[in-house]
Amino acid sequence: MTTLIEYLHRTIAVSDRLQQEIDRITRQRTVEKGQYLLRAGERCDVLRFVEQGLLRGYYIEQEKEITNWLAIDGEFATSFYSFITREASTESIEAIETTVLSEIKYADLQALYRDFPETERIGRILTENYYIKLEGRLLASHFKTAKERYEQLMDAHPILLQRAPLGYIASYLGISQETLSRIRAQY
Amino acid sequence: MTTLIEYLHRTIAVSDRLQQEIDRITRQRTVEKGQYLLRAGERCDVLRFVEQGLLRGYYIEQEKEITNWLAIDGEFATSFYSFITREASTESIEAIETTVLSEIKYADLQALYRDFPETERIGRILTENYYIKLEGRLLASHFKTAKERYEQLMDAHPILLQRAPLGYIASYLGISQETLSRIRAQY
DNA sequence: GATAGTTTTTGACATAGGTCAAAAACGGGG
DNA sequence: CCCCGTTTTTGACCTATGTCAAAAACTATC
Repeated sequence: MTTLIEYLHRTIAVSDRLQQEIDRITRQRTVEKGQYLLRAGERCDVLRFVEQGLLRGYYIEQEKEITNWLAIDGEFATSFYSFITREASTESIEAIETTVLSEIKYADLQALYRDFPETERIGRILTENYYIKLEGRLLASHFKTAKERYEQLMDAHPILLQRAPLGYIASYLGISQETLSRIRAQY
Repeated sequence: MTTLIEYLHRTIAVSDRLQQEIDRITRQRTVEKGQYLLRAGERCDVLRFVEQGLLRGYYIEQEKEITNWLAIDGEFATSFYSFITREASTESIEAIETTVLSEIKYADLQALYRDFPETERIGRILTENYYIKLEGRLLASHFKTAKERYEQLMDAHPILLQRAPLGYIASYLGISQETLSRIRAQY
């Protein structure tokens, strides 16, 4: 279990006043396994942070579900595209496990950026970190074999492999479920 | 030709004082075709903005050059990973054309963030935009065919196709040069 | 602990796109 | 306008991974 506020303290200096404001605009809640936090077509109006549990973001392409990301304890879980651009999301977000999360509304976050400019820094650093991760995924996708990508994930997030169904992981890695199953059989 | 300062004005409100400070820390320079701006192993200590020209970032994997990005007029061209993490870059940056660019040193940028908190916003928005672009590339890489990816690039950056050598574009799209050549032959 | 639903595995087969090698086309300096 | 180096194209062949389908292994519910 990692709370949002712990995460923030690790990223920037949080003054008492800021702390209070964050507490005020943050809402904690629990969603049951199988519940949806966002449906494709809706606009994503909250920044979500997974304190404990597991969510997945996916969208439908050619009648197939494509898992775009998996967010586990201590990670943000928002349809970034929709949240940033303010357009309708093509992604849906579903709870794979019963999940405890903290949420901040878009408008509240913008006001926070305005009233506490130091929080722009959080937004920036956070996005920078996510950018770097994504870059790694892209390079892997282009130039690593399915097996190498699986091994990379095994190193980085071994827990994920135990908690998320195989099909979602395969889709996340950009390989078919059958291929992933065969890779796994080699061990 | 798009100058950095034009770009910034489009992104945030730039006060006179800020404008002056940016002018002070920004250095414009020209690099000839074939020159290097960064070599793998060095740390990337400047934020670069291409005002006019074309740069590419690439790295070597299994004796092969992999083009990671191409930056044309009006785009930033920095080894983000190295610039953000302060580690040595695995990327090299080379000028494909004679290029005019503006540079800001890392330390100057950090001071700018500190003294003009509103510039954190630029950093954040800029990274957000780059994040979204990258996300699109990743999805395309996983679930689109080579041809579809090429067509996507043709729509988004037709100019690039005329200015960058085929091999770099192929590598950027994550396909072999031969395959790209064959795709192109179909038109 | 039998039933039904879901998830994973296995098998057979198809194909997009990779690799290697050679030929052709292009481009710029003399 | 010719030559040399580079870039692109073409051809032949190979392989990783996808697809479809069925069997097997789980999981949860009554």
